[in-house]
Amino acid sequence: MNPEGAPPSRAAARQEGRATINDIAAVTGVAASTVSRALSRPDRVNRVTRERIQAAARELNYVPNTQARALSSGRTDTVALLVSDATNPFYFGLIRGAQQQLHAAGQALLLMDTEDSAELENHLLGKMRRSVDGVILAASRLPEQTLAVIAAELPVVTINRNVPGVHSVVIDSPDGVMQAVEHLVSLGHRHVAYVTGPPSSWANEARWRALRTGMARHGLSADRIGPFGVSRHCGSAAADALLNTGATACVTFNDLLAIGILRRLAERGVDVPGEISVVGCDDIFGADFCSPPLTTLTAPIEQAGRVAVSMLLENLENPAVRASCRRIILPTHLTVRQSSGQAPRL
Amino acid sequence: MNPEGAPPSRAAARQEGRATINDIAAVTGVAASTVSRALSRPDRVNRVTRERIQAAARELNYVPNTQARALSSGRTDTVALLVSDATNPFYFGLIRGAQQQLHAAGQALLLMDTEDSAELENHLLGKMRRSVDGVILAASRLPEQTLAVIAAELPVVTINRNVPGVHSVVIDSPDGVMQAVEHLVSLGHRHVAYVTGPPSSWANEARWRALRTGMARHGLSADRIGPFGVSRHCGSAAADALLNTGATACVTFNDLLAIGILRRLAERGVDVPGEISVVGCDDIFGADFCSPPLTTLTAPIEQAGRVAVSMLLENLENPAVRASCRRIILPTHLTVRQSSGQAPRL
DNA sequence: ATGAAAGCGCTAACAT
DNA sequence: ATGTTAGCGCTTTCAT
Repeated sequence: MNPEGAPPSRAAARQEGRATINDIAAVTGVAASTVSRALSRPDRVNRVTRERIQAAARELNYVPNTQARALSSGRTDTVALLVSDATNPFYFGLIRGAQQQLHAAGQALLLMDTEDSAELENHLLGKMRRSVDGVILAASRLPEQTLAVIAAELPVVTINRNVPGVHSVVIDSPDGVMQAVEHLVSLGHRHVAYVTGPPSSWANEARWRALRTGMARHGLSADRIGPFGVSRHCGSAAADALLNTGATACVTFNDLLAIGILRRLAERGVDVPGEISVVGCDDIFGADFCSPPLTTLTAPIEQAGRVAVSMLLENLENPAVRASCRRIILPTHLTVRQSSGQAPRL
Repeated sequence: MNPEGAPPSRAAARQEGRATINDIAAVTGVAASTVSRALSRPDRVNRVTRERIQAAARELNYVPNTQARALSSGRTDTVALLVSDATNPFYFGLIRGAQQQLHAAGQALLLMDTEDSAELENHLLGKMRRSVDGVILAASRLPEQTLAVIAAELPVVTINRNVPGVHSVVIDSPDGVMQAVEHLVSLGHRHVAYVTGPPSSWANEARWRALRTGMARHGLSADRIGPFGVSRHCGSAAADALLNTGATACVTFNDLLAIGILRRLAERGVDVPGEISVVGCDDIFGADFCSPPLTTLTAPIEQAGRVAVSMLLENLENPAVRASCRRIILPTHLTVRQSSGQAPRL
């Protein structure tokens, strides 16, 4: 194997099966640069050379080293997705949608959890700005200005958040909230409360404004309770506060909260929807089989993930696109199940 | 800024704010290697030099380039987690646990979805074997031999699967199934069916064997129906098949199936647990609020994620550990809710 | 169409 | 304790 008695090459010494373009070059008798071309831009190389190279690559079980490629080309073929809490079922569909689209484009997904902290979010963003081609920010807690700075040096797409100059895909839940208002008003509800989520959430504010506006159109005002955390057990406090307002219906920041409220209400013997109607937001996993099944705003969340990825990839390929600032708005619709009904008679 | 009229350095030309160790070296008047040391092994450098360097790094807003570091050191500080379906709620806790532990160790998480396909799994593994330090395989569909080959060239920890020579953390659901058997038998059930999941799942077989063995101890035999897919809507077919067996109780491969069965049973007017008892497996999000709330085997899945990461990191740091083959078994327990009850009288 | 050569930013011997 | 010198594996001008 080594007739000259020369020391084995570094590469071979490190690991068997770790062929590099140099190995391929040696085997096929061409220059490494030709191998590189044959593999990444096959059309720039003579057909027979190319085929010889490709055959050798297969033979040697060659796998390109992404680090090396990234180092010299600047592209990493990796996109980061930042979520505020990886265990929130809301993100499941998002992750799936993003992952699918990314995989189809030959890119990898780097998933990061910001734990709902602006500091951690900022820190992570700083650390990885060199190791990814772009970032998708779901539920960013960062101030607009910071976001703008980041977007200036790295392609960014935000989800459910609009920032001047930053591409975004937002789910039109305000419109959905309007639908919910019409639904509730038509059922005779006059007193509706909004169950507030995290104050730092952009969507939270948007939903509240929509509810207030919608109610105002009917000459009615809306109550607001909270803020509450967005986990299920925060629903207990929310339910108690809700009963205190005397509202006959509520719209919640998200389904997690709504499901928690449903449970607490059941514990306290309050009939839903007989005494009070509950409308959630997002239509997460579980919204259709909780008890009673939840009336909620169905968000096309998986689609949002796919669309966000598409936008990002477009940016990467086309600098002109990057200079512009696209916004995509995805529609929601109200899905009526059994947690909403006729307002109780006084 | 550039009094000599010299062309700007390549680095500066590329991007502002993209300082390298060379920039720091220039500013502080030391060699680049010293900068490297000061930053990665502070103790190997004189205190005042180190402090000057660190100050300069902060000043220049320096962020190490992970690609370059990986290329020369061989470490990537990234761990991959492969799941068979990122939208399966079973993985949520796993992802969270892994992410937490990884973050604490300064490592990144690369999440990949194998879409339940052995081919895709193998392909992904091949593609990224250079870009990660190690891999956690949740629900691998790969044959033992392939797994062994992969484990030989890359640190691997499997979850819920035992392969000779490969580190693993498995959740002791067979023991949990035994508990379920005792529970059901003590409620008077004599005819129990197992609702089979994916044949390629190692855990699926283990659970079935446990059920059969457990029943045999009471001189009873067990039925087996399926295999069924693991999504909720596959529960419909499973429920129909179940009714056909005449069993008074079933244990399902996972909660998703169980929840689907519950729904179908309700549609067909079959009372749970009056006419039939249903026991799930995993205790996923939703198992406690479906209707009726599901009796199930509670798996410490988030802990499994953390433990898997710890094992992997140990391997990376300590080659001796890597040569050994550790197995960690995590206990489960039966959580009795309202989907199981007394067997119906004949 | 192909080759030669110069890095990308960092780490790791080896010297001093 | 610090500097020098080679690369890691790949892409990319620039020649030929």
